[in-house]
Amino acid sequence: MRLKRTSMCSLLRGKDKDKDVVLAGWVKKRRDHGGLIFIDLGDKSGIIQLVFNPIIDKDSHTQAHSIREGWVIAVKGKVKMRAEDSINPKLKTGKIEIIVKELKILNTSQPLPFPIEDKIETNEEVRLRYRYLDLRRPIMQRNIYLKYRINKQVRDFLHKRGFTEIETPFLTQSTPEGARDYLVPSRLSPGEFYALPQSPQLFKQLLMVAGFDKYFQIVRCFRDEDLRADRQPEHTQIDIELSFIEEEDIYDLIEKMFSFVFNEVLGISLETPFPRFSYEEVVSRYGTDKPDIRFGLELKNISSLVSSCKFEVFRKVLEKGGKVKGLRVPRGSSLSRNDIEKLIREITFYGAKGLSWIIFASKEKIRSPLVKFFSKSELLKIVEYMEGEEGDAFFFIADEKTVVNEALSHLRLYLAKKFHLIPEKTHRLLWVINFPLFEYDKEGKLAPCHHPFTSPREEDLPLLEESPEKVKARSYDIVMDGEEVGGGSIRIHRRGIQERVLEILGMTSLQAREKFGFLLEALSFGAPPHGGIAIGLDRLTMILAGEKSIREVIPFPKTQKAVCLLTQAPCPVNEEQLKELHLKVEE
RNA sequence: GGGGCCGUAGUUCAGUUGGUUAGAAUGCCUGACUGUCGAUCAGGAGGUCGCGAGUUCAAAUCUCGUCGGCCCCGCCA
Repeated sequence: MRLKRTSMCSLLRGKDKDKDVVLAGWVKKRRDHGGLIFIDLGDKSGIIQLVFNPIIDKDSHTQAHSIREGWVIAVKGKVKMRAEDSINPKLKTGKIEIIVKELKILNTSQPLPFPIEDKIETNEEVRLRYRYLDLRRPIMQRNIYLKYRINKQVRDFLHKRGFTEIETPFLTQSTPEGARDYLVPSRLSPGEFYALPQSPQLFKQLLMVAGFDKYFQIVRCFRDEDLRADRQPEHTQIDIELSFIEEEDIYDLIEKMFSFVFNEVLGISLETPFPRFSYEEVVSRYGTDKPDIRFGLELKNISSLVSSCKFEVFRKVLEKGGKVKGLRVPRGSSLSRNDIEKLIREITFYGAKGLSWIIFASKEKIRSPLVKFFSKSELLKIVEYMEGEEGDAFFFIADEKTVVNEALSHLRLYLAKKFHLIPEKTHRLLWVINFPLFEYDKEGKLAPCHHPFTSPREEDLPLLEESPEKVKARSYDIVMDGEEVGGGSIRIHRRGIQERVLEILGMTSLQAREKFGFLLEALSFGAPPHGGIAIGLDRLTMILAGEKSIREVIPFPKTQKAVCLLTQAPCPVNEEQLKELHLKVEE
C-alpha cells in the first residue's frame, strides 16, 4: 500500500496539532531506547522528530529497530505537541513531533562515508567521489538554491526590460587567440574539429547584426586552462549584449540588475552608482586591476623620496626605470621577525627579490634594516609621507613596476586577512574603466587587453597607427570584493576598424578572413553600434555564499587536474570510437 | 612546466630517535534500555600505513620514484 506524502518534514508547526500526516524522507538520526525509538526525518525543508511507540503501533516500532541512518522511509502519523520539558529549540519543528502509526521502508542505505551535516572535516576528494551525498548537506543545498535564485532574478529582471534569451552553438569554431579550446573531433569531416565556446562572443555580436537588439543568455563557457579555486574548465556566464548603446547604458543596466538581484535574493540594498576607477588608478593604488576596496592599506609610491638615497637596491631599481612602493599597516608594529620572514616568503612567489620594512613603534623606537642607509630624519620623512602613526609598520618593495604591484597587492591582501581588516558580510562593487586596448605579452608582441573585438575610443583612433599601446579601450570590468565578476566592452561595429585591429595584432588579412571572415562580412552589412558584458555566475554566487572556492557552488565540479571524481571523466574510449573519428592516440 | 602542503581503520587524526601485536575519537555491528535530540550503558569487528623500488637485522617512520587531493606561480584574449 502506498503512502502519499502530505507535507514536507519541516513545514509542520503547532497549528497542525492532531492532524494526520504522511511524511517521507531520509533518516538523519536514530535514538533507540528499546521501548521508544526517536527518528529525525529530514528532507530539503529540514527535519522533524518521529516517535515510534510499541503501544501505538507494534509493527512499525519493531521495524524501526532495524532502520539506519540514510535509509528512506515514509510514515503516517499524528502531529502532537511535545511536553514542555522535551521541546527542542534548535529545530523549527522542535515544539511538535509525529507519533507514527504506520511505517514504510522505501529504501535502505549503506553506512554513509561521512555525516550529512554542515560542519564536516572530510577531504574534498571523498566529498567529490560521493558528491550526491555531499550535496545533501544543508550548506550545499543552500548554495545550489542560492545560485538558482540569482539565476531566476536575473532572468526576471532582463525579461522585464525587453531582453530575449537566445541560444548559441556549443559546437563551434576554434579561435586562434585567448585560452586553449576544448576540441571535439568531427566524424563527418575527417581530421577536423569543433571547439567548445570560451564564450558566445561572436554569436551575440551576430545577433546584434541580426537586429535582436537586446540579447541575454545564461550559458556555459569552456576553457582548457589550469584550474584554481576560482576557475573551472566549464563555468556559467550571464551573457548580455545590446544595440545602440554606450558605456553608460551598460553601467546603468548592470547596476540596476545587481541592485535588484541583491535585494530580491539577499535583502541587501546596494548603493548606486558603483564607483568608477581608471585602470591606471587601481593599479597605482592597489597594484591590481581587481582590487578589494573594503579596506585600506593602499599602495604609495615613494620613488621620488628615495631616488638619491644611500641604499643601493632602491637607487639601482630606480635608475633602471623601476619603482619603490609601499604600504602602511596600522598597528602593525606587533609583527615579529618571524612574521616578517613569512611575508618575505609570500612575495617571492611574485618575483620580488626583497622586502624592506620599518617597524615604527614610536619616534624613539624605530626598527628597520634601512637604518643603515637612512638617517632617522629621512626615515621619519618616509613615515610622514606614508601618513604613519606610532605603532604602525611599513613595507616597501623595489623592483620593476609589474613586480612591485603584483607583490604588494598580494601582500596587501595577506596583511588584511592577518589583521582582520576585511569586514565580513560587506560587499563593495566597482567599475574599472579606461583599460588600454592592447598590452605587450611576454614575447613583446601586442595582445588585446580584453579581446580583439573591443572598440578603441573614438578620440584615440589616430593613435592606432603610431602608438597603439597608448590607445584606450571602451571596455569595463566589474569587480566585487577583490574578484573580477564580469567584464565587457563596446564592440567594433565597422569593418575597417576591425580589420585594422586584427592587423595590428599581427594577423595577415588572409588569416583574419580565414578565422573571422564571417564576422568581418557581418560588420559590412549594416552592423549597429553594440556592446555588452558577461557576468561570472559561479564567482558571483561564490562570493555571496561566502565560499572560498567556486567548487562549492558548482554541483559537479572537476579537480585541479580537471577530473570528475564522481564519473571518472575523462577516460579512454575504445578503438572503434577512435576509428570512427579518424583519431589515433599516440603512446 | 614549476613551488608548497597533504595521503595511516568507513571518516577525522595521533604515531617519539627506525625496534613488541600500528592507536584515539567518531562511525559501524551485537545486546540492554519508554522522553531522547551529540541519547546512554556493555561488548565486538574493522588496517594493501596511497603505490613501487631501495637502504637496514628491522621501515608507517629514512632515500628515490610514482599516483592522487588541495593552495599558488606560469597559463586563464
